[in-house]
Amino acid sequence: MLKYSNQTRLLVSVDCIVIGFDGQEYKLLLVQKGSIAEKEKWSVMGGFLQPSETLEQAASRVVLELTGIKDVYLEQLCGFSDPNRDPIERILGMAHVALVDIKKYEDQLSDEYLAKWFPMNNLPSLVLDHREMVNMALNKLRYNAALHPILFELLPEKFTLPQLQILYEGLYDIVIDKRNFSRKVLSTGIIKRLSEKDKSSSKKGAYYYRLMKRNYKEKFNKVLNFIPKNEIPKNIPSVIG
Amino acid sequence: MLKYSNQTRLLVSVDCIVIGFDGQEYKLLLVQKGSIAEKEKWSVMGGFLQPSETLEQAASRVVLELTGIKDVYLEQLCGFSDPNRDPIERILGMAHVALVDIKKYEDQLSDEYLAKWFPMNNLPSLVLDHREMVNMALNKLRYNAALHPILFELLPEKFTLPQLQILYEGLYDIVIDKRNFSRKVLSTGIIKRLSEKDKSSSKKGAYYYRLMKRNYKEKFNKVLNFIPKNEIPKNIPSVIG
DNA sequence: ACAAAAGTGTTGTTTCTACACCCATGC
DNA sequence: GCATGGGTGTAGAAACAACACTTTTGT
Repeated sequence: MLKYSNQTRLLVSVDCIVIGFDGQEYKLLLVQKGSIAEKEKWSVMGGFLQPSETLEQAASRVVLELTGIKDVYLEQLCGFSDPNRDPIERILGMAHVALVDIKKYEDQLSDEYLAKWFPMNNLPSLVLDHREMVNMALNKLRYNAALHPILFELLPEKFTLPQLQILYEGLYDIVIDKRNFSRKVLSTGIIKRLSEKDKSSSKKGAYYYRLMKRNYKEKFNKVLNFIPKNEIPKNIPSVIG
Repeated sequence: MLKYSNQTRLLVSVDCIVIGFDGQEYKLLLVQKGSIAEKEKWSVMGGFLQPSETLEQAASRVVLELTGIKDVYLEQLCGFSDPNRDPIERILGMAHVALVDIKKYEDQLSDEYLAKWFPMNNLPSLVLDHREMVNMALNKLRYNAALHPILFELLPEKFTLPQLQILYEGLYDIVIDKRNFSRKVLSTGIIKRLSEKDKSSSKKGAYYYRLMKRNYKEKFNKVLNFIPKNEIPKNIPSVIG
């Protein structure tokens, strides 16, 4: 087969920043690769792009292999291309962000896989430029979540409004008025109240809601506004998606 | 030097979708590579990622080499990774979007370089998946421009409000009320009126404005709103930046 | 004098924010 | 019966969309 001559080929890795939420705080899924140079450090989940797969397929595969998690929400973040980012050999790092419902997989993970959830604001040292990837992933998540109902990807099928609000408040480290918040969220029609209540965190109990898939998809690309405007300037980071 | 063994290395190309605006319509800068298989087709400007450069450096280099254009606004778009997207050999295509002031370079281009501007809605056949790249670039531009004052990158230093409005109307194929439009734009404080007028398109003449760099940068990451809300749902494409 | 494009103000509607009380229950 | 968290409504402010006439000047 004819080839392009005199050009350098390089390794491409697919690195997945897997983000979860346990009801209280954001968590990050990390693995200990046991690389030679950085034995005690952790890294986001990654693997090399294989000859027959696309980036999307590779990202799904990496998440599946290391965690058993399937059908996860994934988006491409950015290519990390410093020629010296890996000391062994040049690797183009294609970072991806995955959002998962942490509850689904918490037990499974600790049993069968080598990955571990860390609280987002207490991360261990990360290898290479993985810390930078994580920061960028968070910034992009903050950006996207201010405009689109993307955080639902982090919640279980049934969730309560207080849970949803904690999710938003945690991401931006802000306090949101619950009356305004619930009015905004409900007015979009993307969630529906169930008759069942969650009594685990109050005596009165909070109604469970579930996503209305149809409305959710329809509204997904519209620009919503769950975050009070005055909070955004302080917190929306310098990301043009 | 130690290497990662048993892994496939591949070519990485940097493809730049260079977008301009001539005052009337959007244009795309294309080159005729004369590839063997697709002789008569055009392609967006691309080159292979070299061993010592980052993606950003490569993109700048590609634009500079093929057009002489320097200091252009560039952002990473997306990786195109279908293993068979190039018939000769697998290439990971890293697409970038560049926004340029077309006037600055129009003459220079046709004289010294092999690139040519095409009207965006009358493009020739493009090689490989370049048409898909262009579509994605436009969608992303529509998305970003609805939220950030990014289209100023396409204008010369001095521009008029009618010019700016045509820019927005053209991107979304909508009509905007000029009174509301100018009020919104001016209220951001990112542009300043000059005393000089542009008489080229009316007898009365339209005031020139220029960007206030400081305010522009400050507002760049805030979510603005130059596009009437009712127009957005029809036109904002399915892009989560 | 008239055609062609530029510039400008007001009003009603909608959307946002700020804010405080009652409800249901487990203990 | 009381402490805890959950739920709800209203009023003032701000932002938005809709809308029409006057200005300038080249011909």
